[in-house]
Amino acid sequence: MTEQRNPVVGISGLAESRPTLKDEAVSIVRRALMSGDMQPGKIYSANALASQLGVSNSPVREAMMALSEKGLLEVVRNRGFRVVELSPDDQREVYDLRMLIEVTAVGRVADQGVSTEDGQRLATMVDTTLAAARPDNMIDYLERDQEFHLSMVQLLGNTRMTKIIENLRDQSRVSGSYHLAERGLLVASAAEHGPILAALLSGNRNLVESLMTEHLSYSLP
Amino acid sequence: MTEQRNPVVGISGLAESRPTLKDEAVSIVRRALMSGDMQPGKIYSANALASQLGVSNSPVREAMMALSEKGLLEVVRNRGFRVVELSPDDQREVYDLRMLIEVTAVGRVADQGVSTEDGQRLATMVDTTLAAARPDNMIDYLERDQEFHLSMVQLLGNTRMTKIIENLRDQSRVSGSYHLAERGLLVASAAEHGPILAALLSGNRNLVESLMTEHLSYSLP
DNA sequence: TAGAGATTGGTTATCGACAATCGATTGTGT
DNA sequence: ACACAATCGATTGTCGATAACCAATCTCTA
Repeated sequence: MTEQRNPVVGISGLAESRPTLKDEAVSIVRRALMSGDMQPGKIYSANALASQLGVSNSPVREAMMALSEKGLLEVVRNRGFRVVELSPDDQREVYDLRMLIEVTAVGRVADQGVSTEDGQRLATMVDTTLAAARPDNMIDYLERDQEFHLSMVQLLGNTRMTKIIENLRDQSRVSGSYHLAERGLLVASAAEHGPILAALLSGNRNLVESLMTEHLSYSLP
Repeated sequence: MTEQRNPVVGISGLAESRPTLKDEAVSIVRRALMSGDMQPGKIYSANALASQLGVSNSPVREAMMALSEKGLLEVVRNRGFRVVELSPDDQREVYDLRMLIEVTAVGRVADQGVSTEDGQRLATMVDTTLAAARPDNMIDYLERDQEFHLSMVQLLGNTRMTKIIENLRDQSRVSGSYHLAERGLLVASAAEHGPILAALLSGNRNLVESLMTEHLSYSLP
C-alpha cells in the first residue's frame, strides 16, 4: 500500500531538489567528527546510526564509505567504521602537504590580485572569526576559520585544489585540534588572519606565504 | 541450511582474504575507463553493469560512487554515471596541480637520496616502459608509465601525497591521453624516463624538477 | 594451568525488490 | 506550426532481510 513513509527529517526544513539521504548522512557524520561527538579510535556501526536517523542502512553506509575515501574514517571489515586517529607520522604527512599546497595557493592569489568586493567579504570573515574565538565555542570557531581559509583559496579558481585543501584541513581537524583551546592559542591564531589578509590584498606574495607558513604551525601538535 | 551461494567468480581465482565485490567492481570499472571501453561523456548504468558481472546492484553502485568521489565519474541523478569529460579548464586545473605536487615530490626524492636497490628497480621499469611504447599497446604502456612515476613518488614516503598524485594522473588518463599515440609522441615520452631517473639518482634536484616539468607537458592537449 | 577448538554476539557485505524521479516522447489544444 | 501537458521507459535511491564474517568469550581436554 502506498503509505506515507517515515519522513526522515534532515537538518533544514527546506525542500529544494532534496539532497539524497546519503548527502544528509555525510554532513551529519562529518559534523559529529568535527565536534568530537565521534571520537578518534572508536568504532561506530553504520546500521546503528541508520536506525538512530530513522533511515535504512544503505544511505548511511554509502555516507561512511565516502568519508572513508576522504580519509576521515577507516573501514574495519565486519566490525564497523573507525574514526581515524592520526599518528605523528600521519600528522606530518598532512602538514607537509598543507605547507606545499595551501601556502602556494594563497601566494598565487596574492600574485593574481583580489577584487575590492572579495577583499571586503574576506575582511568581514576575519572579524567574525575573531569574534568567535572563545574556548567554549571551538566548533563554531573552527567552522569560521575553515570558511576564511577556503574562501581565500577559492579565489584562485582551481576547484580541485580547493577540494584537496579542504580535505587536508578536515583531516587535521578530526584528530583533535583541541590543543589550541587547551593552550589558549585560539585567539592568537585568529589574530593572524588580519595580517594575512592585509598582505594578500597588497599583493605581496612573499609576505603572504611566510605568514601562512607560520600560521599553519598552529595545526601541529 | 548452509547452502553454497553463487560463487561470484571475480578476476583472479585466488582466495586470500577475498576482496569485497565493491573492490573488484572498482578495478573493473577503472580499467574500463583507462582502456577507453567506457567513453567520456557517455552515461552508464550501475544496475546494467551489475547484472553483466552477475552480482547485485549494491556493490557496483558503491564502486561507481567511489570513482565519482575520485572525480572519474559524475553522478547524474536517476540517470546513471557519466564518464567525466575534462574541459580545457579542467585539464589545466589538473596540469597545474601536477606541476606543483608531482614535480616537487620527485624533486624531494632527489634531495633525500635513493638506495641502490630502489635505483635498480626503477631502472628496470624504465626499460620495460620503453619496450612497451608501441602505438598498438597504449593501455599496457600507460600502466607501466604510471607504475614508474608512482614508484618514484612513493620513495618520499608520504602516502597521502602519493594517493593525490595517483588520482591526478588517473584523471589525466581518462580523458584521452591518446593524442600521444596519434602524434607518435609515445616513444619520445618514454625516452625521457631515462634522463629523469639518472638525474634522480645523482641527487640533482634542480635538474630532476626541470626534466619532470618538461615531461609533464606531454600530458597537455 | 594452558591451549585448542567451539560458541556467541554484533556488524557488515550483499541481495533482490520497489517506488520516486528524470529525460524523452507523445499527445493535445490553440 | 507551436507551446504545453500527459505519458512512457529507464535508472536510481532506498528499503528490509539475511548469510558471511570477525573478535572475544567460553569450554573442554591434556
